[in-house]
Amino acid sequence: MHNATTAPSCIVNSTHFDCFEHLTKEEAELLETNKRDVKFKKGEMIAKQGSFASHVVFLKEGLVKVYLEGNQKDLILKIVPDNHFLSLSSVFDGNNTFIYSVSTYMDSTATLISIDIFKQLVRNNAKFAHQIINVLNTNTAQIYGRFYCLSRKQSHGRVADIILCLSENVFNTKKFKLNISRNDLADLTGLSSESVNRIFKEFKEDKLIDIDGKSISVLDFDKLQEISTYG
Amino acid sequence: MHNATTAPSCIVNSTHFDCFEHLTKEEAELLETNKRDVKFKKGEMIAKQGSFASHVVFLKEGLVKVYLEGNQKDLILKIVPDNHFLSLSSVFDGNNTFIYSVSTYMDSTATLISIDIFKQLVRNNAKFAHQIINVLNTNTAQIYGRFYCLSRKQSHGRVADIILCLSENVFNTKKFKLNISRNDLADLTGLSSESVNRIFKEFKEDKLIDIDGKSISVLDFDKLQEISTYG
DNA sequence: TTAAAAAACTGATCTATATCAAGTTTTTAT
DNA sequence: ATAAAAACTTGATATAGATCAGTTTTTTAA
Repeated sequence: MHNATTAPSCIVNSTHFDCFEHLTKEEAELLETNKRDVKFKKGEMIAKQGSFASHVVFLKEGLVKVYLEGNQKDLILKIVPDNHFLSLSSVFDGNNTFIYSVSTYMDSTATLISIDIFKQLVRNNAKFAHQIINVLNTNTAQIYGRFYCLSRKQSHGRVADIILCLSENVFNTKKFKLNISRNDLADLTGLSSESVNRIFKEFKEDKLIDIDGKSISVLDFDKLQEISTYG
Repeated sequence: MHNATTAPSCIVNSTHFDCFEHLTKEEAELLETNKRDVKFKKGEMIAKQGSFASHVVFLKEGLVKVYLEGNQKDLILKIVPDNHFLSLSSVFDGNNTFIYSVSTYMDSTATLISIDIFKQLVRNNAKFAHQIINVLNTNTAQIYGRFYCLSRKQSHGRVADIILCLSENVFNTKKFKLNISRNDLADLTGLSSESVNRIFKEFKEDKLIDIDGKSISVLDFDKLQEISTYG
C-alpha cells in the first residue's frame, strides 16, 4: 500500500514532470525570450525568504536546499536536484514573496523565468497548468512525509530515513560518497550533529552500514527500513 | 514583512478562493450533475489515508481535521472549516490514493465530485486550474508554517500559536468557547494533554488568558505573540 | 437524581536528546 | 611542509516534555 508515513520520508522529490512539452510553439518561444540562466557558487543564496519574487526559479544544474528561516533554528524542507522547480509555491503566494529560502550545496545554474510570463502560460494553457498542479502535489506529498518524520519519529528512525533516501533517491546505489558535512546531516534530520554521529556509530557497530572516510555503504537495507518505520 | 515563520503558524487555512465562478455554463452543469452531497456525523471519517480516491471532496458544512496516520502518533496537518477543499493533493497523486485521512469534529456535509470530471475541468479550463493552483499554494504556505511550529518551537510557543490561531482565524474574537477537548488540543499542538494543561494554567496565572469553564479569553495579545515568536 | 464514566488536573518520575567540554582527526591555507 | 582552522568524535551533564499514577471535576446516562 502506498503510504506516505510508512515509507521512509525523503528529502528529495524524485518524480519529474516534463511541464514544458505541453507548450505551443509560440508559448515556448515566449518562454525562451523571457528566461535567463544564472550561475550560483556553492553556498550562495538563490532565493531569500520574505523577499519579492519576480521570477520563477527552475534548477538547471546543481543541488540546493530549500528551507524556512525563523527565530529558532532553520528547517530544511527539502533538497532539490537538477531539473526541478524551486519556487512554484512562492510565485502564487498573494504577496509574490518567497515563502522559503534557497541556497546551494554546490555550484549550480538556475533558470529564472519572468513571473508574469509564467502566470500567463498557466492562465492560458490548461495542460501546462495541469502539469504544474502535478508538480505541486508530488511536492506536497513529499513534504508531508518529511513533516511526519521530523515531528513523530525519533532519532534512529530519522537517521535511517536519511540514509535510505540518500541511497535510494539521491545516489541510486548502496555505496555512496557523502559530500555533505555531519552538520548538514544534522540539519537534515533536525538533530544535533553529536546525536547524528552517535547513531552513525551505532549503525556501524550493528553492521547496518559501513563507513569508510566519506563513503557510506548500506549493508542491511531491511533492518534500516524497519528502524525507519518503527523508530 | 510577510514571513510564515514569525507569524503564528495556524492550523486553519482562512484564505478562500471562489474557484467555481470561473467555470462556463456547460462546465457548471457538468459539475452539477456529477456531484453529490453526503452527510457525516461527528467523529466519522470522510477519507482514509491510503484508500482509493474516486472523488474530490469539498467541505460544504462543518469542521474537520486532516491528518497523517503512521506507526507513531497521528499528525494533524490542519483543520478545515466549511467551504474549503479537503482532498486536492490526493487526487493528483499518481496512485489516486488519499495521502491523508480526514475526520469530522462535528456533524458535517461534504460534496463529492467525480475525480474524472474534476480533472477534465482542470485540463480544459486554465482559469479554473489557476484558481486550483492558488488554493494548493495557500495550503502549502500554511502547512509550512505549521511544520516549522511543530518541529522548531517548544511547548509554550506552540500553545500560544494555537490560542492565537483559534482567536484570530477560527472564531474571530478575543473570547471564544472551546468545544474541543484538551486531548484534541494536545493533538493539535503535538504535546501531551498534561503539558497543554500545565501551560494553560501558567498562561492563566500570568494573566495572558482567562479560562472560565470552556470559555477562553485572550487578555494579553502582544505577550502571546511574543511567546509564539520566540518560544 | 445519582451512579458511572470520561475528562481534567496535579505532582513525581523517567527518558530522549540537546548542550557542554574536552579531545582527535581532517582539511585548508600559507 | 607545517601551522591554523575546521570538522569530527566521545563522554558527562542538563533539560524539556513524556509518561505514570493518582485525585478531582465534569459529563453522561440510567
